[in-house]
Amino acid sequence: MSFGKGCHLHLIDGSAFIFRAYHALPPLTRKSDGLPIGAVSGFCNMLQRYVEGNNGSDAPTHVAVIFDKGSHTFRNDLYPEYKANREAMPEDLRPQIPLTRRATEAFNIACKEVEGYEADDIIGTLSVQARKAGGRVTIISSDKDLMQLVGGGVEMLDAMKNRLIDVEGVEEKFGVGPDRVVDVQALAGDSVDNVPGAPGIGIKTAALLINEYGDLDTLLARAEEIKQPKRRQTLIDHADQIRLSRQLVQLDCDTPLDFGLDDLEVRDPDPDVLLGFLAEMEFRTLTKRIAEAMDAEPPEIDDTPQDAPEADAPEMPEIDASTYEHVQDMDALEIWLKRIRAQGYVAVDTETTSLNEMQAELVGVSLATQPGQACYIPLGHKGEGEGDLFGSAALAEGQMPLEDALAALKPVLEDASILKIGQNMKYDAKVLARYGIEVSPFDDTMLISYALHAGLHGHGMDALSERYLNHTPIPIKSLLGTGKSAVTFDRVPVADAVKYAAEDADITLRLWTVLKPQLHRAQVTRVYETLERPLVPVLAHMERNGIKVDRDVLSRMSGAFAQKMAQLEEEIHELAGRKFNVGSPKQLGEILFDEMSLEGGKRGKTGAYATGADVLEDLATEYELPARVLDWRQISKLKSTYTDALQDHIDPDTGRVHTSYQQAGANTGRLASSDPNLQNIPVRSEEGRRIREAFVAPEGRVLVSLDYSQIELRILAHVAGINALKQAFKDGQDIHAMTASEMFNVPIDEMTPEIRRQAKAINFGVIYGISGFGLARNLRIPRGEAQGFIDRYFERFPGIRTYMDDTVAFGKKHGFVETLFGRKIHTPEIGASGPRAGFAKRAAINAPIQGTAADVIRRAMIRMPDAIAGLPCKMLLQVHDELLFEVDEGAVDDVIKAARDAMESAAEPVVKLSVPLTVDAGQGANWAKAH
DNA sequence: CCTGTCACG
DNA sequence: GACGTACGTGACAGGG
Repeated sequence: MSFGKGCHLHLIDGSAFIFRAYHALPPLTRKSDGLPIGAVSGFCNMLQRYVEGNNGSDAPTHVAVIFDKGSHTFRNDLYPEYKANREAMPEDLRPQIPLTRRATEAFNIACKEVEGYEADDIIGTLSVQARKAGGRVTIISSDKDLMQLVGGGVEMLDAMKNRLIDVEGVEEKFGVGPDRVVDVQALAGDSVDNVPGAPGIGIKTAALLINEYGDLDTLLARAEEIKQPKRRQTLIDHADQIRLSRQLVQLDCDTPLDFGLDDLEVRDPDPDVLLGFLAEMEFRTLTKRIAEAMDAEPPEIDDTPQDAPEADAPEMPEIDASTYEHVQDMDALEIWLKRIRAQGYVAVDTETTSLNEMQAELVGVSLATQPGQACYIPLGHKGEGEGDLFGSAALAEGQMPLEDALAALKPVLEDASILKIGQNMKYDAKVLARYGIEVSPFDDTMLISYALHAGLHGHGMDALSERYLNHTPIPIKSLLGTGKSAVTFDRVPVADAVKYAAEDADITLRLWTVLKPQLHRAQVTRVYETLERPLVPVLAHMERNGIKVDRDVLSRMSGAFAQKMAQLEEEIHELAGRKFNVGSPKQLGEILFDEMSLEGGKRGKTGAYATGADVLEDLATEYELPARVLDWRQISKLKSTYTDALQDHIDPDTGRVHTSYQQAGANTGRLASSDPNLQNIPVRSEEGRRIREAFVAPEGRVLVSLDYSQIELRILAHVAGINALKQAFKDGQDIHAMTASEMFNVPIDEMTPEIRRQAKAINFGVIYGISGFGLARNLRIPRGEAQGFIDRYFERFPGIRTYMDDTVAFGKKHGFVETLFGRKIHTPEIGASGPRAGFAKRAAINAPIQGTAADVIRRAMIRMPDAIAGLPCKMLLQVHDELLFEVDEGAVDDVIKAARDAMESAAEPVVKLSVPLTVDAGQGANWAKAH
């Protein structure tokens, strides 16, 4: 049937369908291979419901689903920022887009797209054509941009609200008729699409003005007549911007189409094709329903999980350092940038003078676009020779000016449509940030590996290259040397640097091609996307912030400790009857167990006596010397590790200490802190806690500490489903006292500190995968007694035992355990024999609890920049369950409120915990007071 | 470089 | 019955 009078065309906005389907459904995956198919499932359901609804007298004669194609349209040429604030498409949605095209075709509905045009333009063009031919059109979309098409037989159906929008509906929404919608939009702008419009003017004002002056051109021509001075000035000042906005929102109803309306005639689907597709997607319910509706036999669905191949080992050329290019001028660099723009992704690596990002100077940048296709751009290599008096030497030959190279690289590194791939991108991003470049968006092969394989192996580049590429990278030591004679990278000859640096980028790119596709199959895309990648810029900021440390406080403490140690040493030597090195466990062991013949000397595997704190504590009840050694050790530790070492970590430029967080360091999802480690600053002993007085806020500011109260026990109560514990947390009870009361039948108000202490130890023991031996040692009670406690505990809270057994069984079956947020922690040794299995089992029991807590605080940290936006405060440190902020004095209450809220709600909406999370807050001039 | 020890959650 | 055992980290000193 040729399209004409009496015909009715339905135009479905495909992208709107896809996004609605994606957001409405949980992240479903195909059972056999883990392919994400949630959006496809929703899309098919929506199409099916649509088809089912088309049985009335008003059924369409023609129909098409219209999609966007290509991210670059004529609107981007007009205005590069058009839709520039759009968030990147979620990673697990991307592979589903082609499947929605196939779904449309399976339903035998025309599926149309045109390169370089938005779906809206095609919809506009077809609507105009259909109108001219005398037919009617229904646009199925809720996109307000399409409202300009309504009228003259064209109407919109908002499928979400099931509401028909005609001319009156448009007037209700925009205050003007469809023909003036673009004028109103041009004035009001659109924050979603980043259409600027006129600042300060919204839809209401815009409609008022258009209705008064007739249309936009008249309004702009007569802008001088507007009475309100501010509004008048806005329109005069922004006339060009408003005209540009109109071009952006105006649909192009002359899109070149290679098909006609007649091609869109409604066709019945072929049952074999449609059911075949649905079965391939493994949609059981939908396949059955549609088969019934079509009166056909539903096909068999085979969704037995396929063993995924070990790696997608794509064919790659051998790694060959002689093929790497040395880029030394702008012409050569431009060729690379063009290649990157055409491709849409690039692996990047930076070479610098230091591993410390705060001080590192950029020496060069390497790029890789394809396996084997990589280059190095040297920028700061020094020439031969020692240089002048100040140690600086002239730059080596074959380098382009640093500023020129960075100016050329910046647009690419910041381009929202080009993915930058790095290994440990936090490092490169921090270095580049110091040169004014904000790298975005990015992927990080280290974090991809971590999300995939935490617990299986390390995630450094060398380890990954060995494992996945069967290649040993050029060791950096071969260029820099070791020890005292080591040089910095700027002293490496350019020719050697090209091979090393370009290889790093090449390897990174190869790792990405191997590892990235595995995220979906392992079903950890959400972990990577929501817990790993967005944390990188947050940590980078915290590290750059640093915390102020008062050198004088530390220095005074060091002096006092030195005196005390000398005094103790003298006493110890006196007690021993001779001088020896108190700091040598070997010498101490000989003194104690050979010369003084004390009881309890046990030799370790090296043949030396054990002299750990537990051993010395036992001896200290009877003897003076071990007690003094314990005192000495405590002071010695505080001095060497903290009061001395911290001073060396004060950055000369900022006067602050900048730790470095390892995001892929701890198997459970916790962070690790190093250089210096600020996650183990003393707090348990009174003397140690005073070290925290050296961590201070500058004048006019205070430190604010917020920490989760008992987060791991709360998570245990949730995952093991222990109602008594849950209730106690809901009621805000003292959880250890309550445990003690339950276990030992002591009323809460008769609780003694000793009984409570024992219950507390058991509570913690459970989190660690309790054993009679471990608890006995911790509580210093006989093993049998400890075992009795544990038995009673399990009797009282049987859910704990079930949780432990189930978790170990899960680990044995799958080789990993999971947090509530889907993070996987691998447990390869759980099936081993001997003591190793014991270790692995306890680690498996602990990992989901510790890991879930780690995920929760990660989520809080990721949301924190938004939560505290606009408040005069900085997030400085994370200590597993604590976040430390530096805040302007006047804003403390606001910050505590905002940050506490973000932390307490951090699990939501993904996980709804059956226990509340609560956060304690403190503040003060230093960390000791704030904690 | 490895081991023992000890600081933190 | 013996084996060994609480979970997760990082830094420092001694000693080969």
